[in-house]
Amino acid sequence: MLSERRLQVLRAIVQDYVGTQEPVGSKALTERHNLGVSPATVRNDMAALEEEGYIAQPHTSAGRIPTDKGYRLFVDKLAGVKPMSPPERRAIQNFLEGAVDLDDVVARTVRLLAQLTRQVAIVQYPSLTRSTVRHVELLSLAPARVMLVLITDTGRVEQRVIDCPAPFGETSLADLRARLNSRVAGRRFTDVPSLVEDLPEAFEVEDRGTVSTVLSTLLETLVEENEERLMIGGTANLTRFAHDFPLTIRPVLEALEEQVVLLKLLGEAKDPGVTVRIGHENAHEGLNSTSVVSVGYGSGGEAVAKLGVVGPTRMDYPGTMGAVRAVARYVGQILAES
Amino acid sequence: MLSERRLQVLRAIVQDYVGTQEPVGSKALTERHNLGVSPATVRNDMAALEEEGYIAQPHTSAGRIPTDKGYRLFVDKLAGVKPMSPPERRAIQNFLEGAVDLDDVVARTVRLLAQLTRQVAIVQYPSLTRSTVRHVELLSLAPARVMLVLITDTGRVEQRVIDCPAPFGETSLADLRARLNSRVAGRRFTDVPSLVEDLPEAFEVEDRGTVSTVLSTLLETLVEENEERLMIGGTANLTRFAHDFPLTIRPVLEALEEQVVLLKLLGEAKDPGVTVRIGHENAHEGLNSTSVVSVGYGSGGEAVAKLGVVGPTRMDYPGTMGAVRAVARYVGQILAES
DNA sequence: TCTGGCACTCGCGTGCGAAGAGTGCCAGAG
DNA sequence: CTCTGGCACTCTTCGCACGCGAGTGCCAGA
Repeated sequence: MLSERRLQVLRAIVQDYVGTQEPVGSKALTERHNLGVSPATVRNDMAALEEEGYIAQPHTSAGRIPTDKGYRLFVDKLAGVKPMSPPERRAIQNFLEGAVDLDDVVARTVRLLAQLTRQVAIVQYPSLTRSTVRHVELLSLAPARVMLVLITDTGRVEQRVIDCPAPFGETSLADLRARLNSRVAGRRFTDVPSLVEDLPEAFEVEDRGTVSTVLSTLLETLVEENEERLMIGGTANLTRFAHDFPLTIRPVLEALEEQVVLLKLLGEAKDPGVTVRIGHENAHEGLNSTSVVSVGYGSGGEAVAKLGVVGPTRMDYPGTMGAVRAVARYVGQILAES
Repeated sequence: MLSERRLQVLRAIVQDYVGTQEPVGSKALTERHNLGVSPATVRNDMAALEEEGYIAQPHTSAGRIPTDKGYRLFVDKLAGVKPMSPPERRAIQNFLEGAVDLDDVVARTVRLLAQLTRQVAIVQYPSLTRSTVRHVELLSLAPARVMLVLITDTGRVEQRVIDCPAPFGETSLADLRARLNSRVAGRRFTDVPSLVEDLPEAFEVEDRGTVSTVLSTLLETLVEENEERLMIGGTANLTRFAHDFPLTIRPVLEALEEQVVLLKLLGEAKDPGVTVRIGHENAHEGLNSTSVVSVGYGSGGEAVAKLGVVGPTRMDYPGTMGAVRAVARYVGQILAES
């Protein structure tokens, strides 16, 4: 077990390193923090911390930098979440309030998060499966061609063009639309399959094929993994860590282009509060030198999707966590209003 | 006026520089291209080309690199558009064909373009103002709250939530929906304002306020500059030019985050064919060392939006132009089908 | 257990010299 | 007038040695 002072030393190392981006030595530590002990003592503590794997030196004769394990301890035990200041809160609210539709909300949120944290922001669209149906619209494009439009309570809109096996009249279409809506409107998407399974039976034989096709398209839309969407922004912030660069930024940009990777990344965070995954805790290789701070957000009590930021492991964890949490809270409010 | 051979020298310089990314000298030139003259002659030609501002040397004792003006001449006079090979064409078609909706088409197009050109791809969503209305849907969310959903022939869907000045009944809503659609369905968006201006008069006095609100929201949606959307991808490709990096990539990433900048960028290209803007020809400062290759695409004869790529001025122009043109063509086809 | 002192290790910046690439110019040939 | 070969010159790049400074580890003493 580490003594109280050693934990303080670790905390000081993390704070200094995050601030300066440079390995921190024993002397500098005692000068910048009032630890009340001499550099020599700190050196001993550092040796112990290194022994335990919390810090490391890039090369002999340099200062120490925290390891992933060190950051983990810092986040779990040594630091809290830094709340946003009132002016910041107001700024967040103002920034999000002008949004005209869901795309706009998401886009603004991404920009906001990227600006606040000065890192790469990721915002997932509200998940269909965790939303409820507001309306299902069917439009006839051609005699045997129908467009299905799905609208959720969170403002998300999905559409599909369907080729029908047989021509489908306007009246049948109106009938299907009405029946569909009366069954599913206001219900949770996860309940939709069981709510519509017997629907074809209500139709004439010649229309049943088409009705089934429409319904199966509707259900396909809800298949997890297909239905998830997200938006990212603030990639320019990656260039702020320009030293080691090309080698470090490349895989990150590549990972960010893979929606699947990102969705998995966000999906892994099960914690109801702010989740932090540090360095190698991220499954994806390209993100081994980054940390991901994420949290769920939702219009009501329940999370309908996640948002977060990706940054270097040497980030300001308390501040980032605070910003992420605050933004999630306000986005939830905005969604609830619309 | 430049002699034929000097133009060939310029072409050779551009080709070699694009290939190797390194300043090209007179000796290497005569070896790699059969110019039929000696290095000394080429040196004289180079001096002339430099005099005219087509090439430059980074420092006294290095080879020459093309200037923006040199690339411009190359693109205009010395190189054509390199057509895609049949296998490439098939690959493009296959890649785009699986798309389920417009977002998917755009997303796939971005990925495709980024992969083909190994550069940053930008795809604009079909412009509303240049599309026709497929359907307008109105949904009642609350007694005095309506959702407006707009669907275009290109598959684009926009939605807005409207707070009405007065409660609006289901029947009035249905009435408005029917009248709206009968007037605007199939018509061009630019004609919508004049088609609906007298619509409030058909309603009871108490509903007129709401109808006007709905209509003005509809018209707002069409305001150019608000209605444009785009998607970008392939930013990881920026890291391929890793030498000069941090300084060069930073402003580009920043510019790419500014939708406004990008829209202006694409908007400036008036040419009906493939447009190339080289280096300083781009108004935005951050893009001064990049070139933008763009082209309009559309479901019919007319362009509904643009797509293109952003890359270093030292890019393979013929190949990039070929890829951009080919992709635009196929995207147009796909849109026409759906 | 903490502290001050001291020797040691390394990374980093600097200066210098050799190597190499490429140019510009010039005189001569076609 | 144009092209060519030769030659001197310039400038960048690279390798290497050197010294400085930061930081460590260890030890003896309080």
